Amino acid sequence: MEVAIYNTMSRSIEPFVPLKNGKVGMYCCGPTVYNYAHIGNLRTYIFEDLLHRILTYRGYNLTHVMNITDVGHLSDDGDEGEDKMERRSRESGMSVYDIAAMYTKSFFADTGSLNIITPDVTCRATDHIGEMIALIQRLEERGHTYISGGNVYFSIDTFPSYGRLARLKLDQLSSGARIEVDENKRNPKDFVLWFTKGKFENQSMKWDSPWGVGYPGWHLECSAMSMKYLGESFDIHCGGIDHVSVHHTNEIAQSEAATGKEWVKYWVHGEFLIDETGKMSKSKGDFLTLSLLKEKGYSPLDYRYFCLGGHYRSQLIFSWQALDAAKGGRTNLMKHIRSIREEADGIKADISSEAGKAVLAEFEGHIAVDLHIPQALAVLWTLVKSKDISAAEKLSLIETMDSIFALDLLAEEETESEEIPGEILELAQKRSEAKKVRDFALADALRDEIRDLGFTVKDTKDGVEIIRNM
RNA sequence: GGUGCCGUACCCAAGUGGUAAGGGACAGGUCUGCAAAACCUCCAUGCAUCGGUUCGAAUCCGAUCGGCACCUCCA
Repeated sequence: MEVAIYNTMSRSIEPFVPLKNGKVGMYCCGPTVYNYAHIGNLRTYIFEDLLHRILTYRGYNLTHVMNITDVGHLSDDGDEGEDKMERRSRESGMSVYDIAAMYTKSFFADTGSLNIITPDVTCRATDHIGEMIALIQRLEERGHTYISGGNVYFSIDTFPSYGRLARLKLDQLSSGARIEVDENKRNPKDFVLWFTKGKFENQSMKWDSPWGVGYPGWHLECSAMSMKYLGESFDIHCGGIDHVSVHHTNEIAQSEAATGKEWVKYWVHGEFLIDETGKMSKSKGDFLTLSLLKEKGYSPLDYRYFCLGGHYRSQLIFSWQALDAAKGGRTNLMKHIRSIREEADGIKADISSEAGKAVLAEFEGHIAVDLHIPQALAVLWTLVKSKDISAAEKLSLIETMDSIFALDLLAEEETESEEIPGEILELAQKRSEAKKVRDFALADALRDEIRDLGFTVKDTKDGVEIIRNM
């Protein structure tokens, strides 16, 4: 089963054929490290991780590159906003470098706890200013730039296929759009490659350049760094769906104008996580972080499981009820697998039965075609419940599937055995004694008392279990 | 103003021409002093609405209603 993937450029599912036999270069737009990632951001990295794992599963030699944006990402209003990093610095009193270090660290803490594989190369924009300047010079030599009002602009009129990815109809864009006309631009869709002028003072990050001291435009870093690490043409470029019409459109323009050849073969975009009010946005103020989910008693893997239940090209509706369902589902799944492991005594067997091979083939078919993870997850459930496959063989299949799902399906018990106060243990002990002499009225009264103290006592087949109420 | 996506049970969600995956919740049963757990069963003649095409439609076409997103920063 060959891999197939939906390509935003063609708006269709295409067979995946790498540029170089057996090798794949993949670039994914990374975080702007001016704040914590919200769980909507993280959904995109989960989808990219699934793609990473599928390509590796199929035997490709993958080079996965992701940028860290720590300069040049403006906050609003086209090219007139303030740099997000600088604004955060001004608000917090920390240096931009400290801000970047802090949120970069928290980003990788989040992705790590979600079992997202760290890309082979992670690169910071501020470490590649030289490459960006070189790219602007190439564009300049080929006549794609102009200087106006102190800034260097890319002229989209010099790049005839501008907007092909987003299927923009350029002649219809300007009317009625919410774009304030920038007097410096020849075309309203032109964008800045290098700033030497801004509306604000005190920009702390700035570099010397042939056009004066300044800083790069945001789109530039992805072109410069992807080409540095993956070459002037590579296979896959990922990102959130919101990047199609501006960021990726501009990346294509500046990259292909500079090299004169096709830059990226497959464009793959992930849809948004939304809630009942619409998309999650940091600019709304409050936003959901993975830390908040943990505080509320969810495992990061509950969230991963939740994301696995929806297709990456569909909006996914978040609610606490939906997350509860995912948590319950994952908990039950782990229970099933635990009993399978006990039945098999932890020993795996080769996948040799007809039923086992059929399950594997079904699973591989689903993951290979445009990341049909929800169906693959359903196959896992039927496997877990199957009566036709031995427990030992199930373990092998589960291990194989988990190389994609990455839900720690075969991990030992999550050791969150928390300290139960002695007082509670005493009451539970009294209850057990009362039960022994069949004084159920007293036993129930004690159970109520324990409940009122915030704990639940259950009689399981392995004895009494006490858990703290959530 | 322009453009795209979507509307499937109480909730999340898969399914793009062959008769509605999966999970959670709910309900019933077995078991247990009860509760819990476990296991079993049940759970949309129906896919926003109305028309059309077809032997056959959640899937294709048209209209209507509703939601989301993009054309500004955005995963």
